[in-house]
Amino acid sequence: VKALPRSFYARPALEVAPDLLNKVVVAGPCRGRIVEVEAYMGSIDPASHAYRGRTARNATMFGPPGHLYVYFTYGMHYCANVVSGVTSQVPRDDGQAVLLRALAPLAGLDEMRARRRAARRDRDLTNGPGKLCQALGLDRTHDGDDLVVPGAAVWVGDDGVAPPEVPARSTRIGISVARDEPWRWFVAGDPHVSGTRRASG
DNA sequence: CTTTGGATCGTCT
DNA sequence: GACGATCCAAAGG
Repeated sequence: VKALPRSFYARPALEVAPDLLNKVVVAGPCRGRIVEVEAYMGSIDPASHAYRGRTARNATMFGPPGHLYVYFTYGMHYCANVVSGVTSQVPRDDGQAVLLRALAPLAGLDEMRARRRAARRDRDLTNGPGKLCQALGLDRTHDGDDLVVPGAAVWVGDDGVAPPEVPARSTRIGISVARDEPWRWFVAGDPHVSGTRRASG
C-alpha cells in the first residue's frame, strides 16, 4: 500500500471526493477501504463548517491539503475529513474537505470490535462517519494529522484498486442547508455504505 | 425490514 | 441558550 501524494489532495473537493473511493485508510493495525464520502465546499457551501470562516475548531481545514480534520458533534461522536482544496491557484485557502462516511473493514477487525461493542455484526463496524472514527480510535487528538506519511498514526494509501468507473452519487446526509447539492459518492451495492441509501442514486 | 425519540456537550450567537 | 456533517435501542409491520 502506497501513501497518496500531497498533490492528490491539492484539488477541489468535488474532484478529490470520488477519487478517494476504494483508497485505504490505515490507523495502526486497522485498515479500511473507503466506500462512501461527501464533499464540503468551504466558502461556497452553507453546509460546510468552513462556510463562516476560520475558527479554533475548524482551523485545520484552512491549512495545507492532505491533513485530517476531526470534529466532535452531537455531544458524543467524532467525524473525520480529508482536507483538500486548491492552494496554489487560490489566494487564500477555501476550507474545502471530504467527509469520510463509511469504510469496508480490511484488517484489525478485532481492535475495531473491541472499540465498537455496540456493533453486533461486522458490517456495522464502520458504516457511518461516527462509527468509523470509533472503530479506528480517531478523536480530536488526531485533528491536523498529516495523511501523506506512511506509518503515521493515520494515513491514506492506494493498494491498486481503482475507484469505480461510475460511482453512485446522491445528495448529502444529515444536513439542513444546501440539501440539493449532489456531493455524496459511494460504491454502489457495497454492504458497508451507511444507512439505507445503498442503491445507486 | 422501517420509524422514532433520547442521549449529550463543544461551539458559536 | 440553541443546535448539530450521529448513533442506538425499542417498538411496530
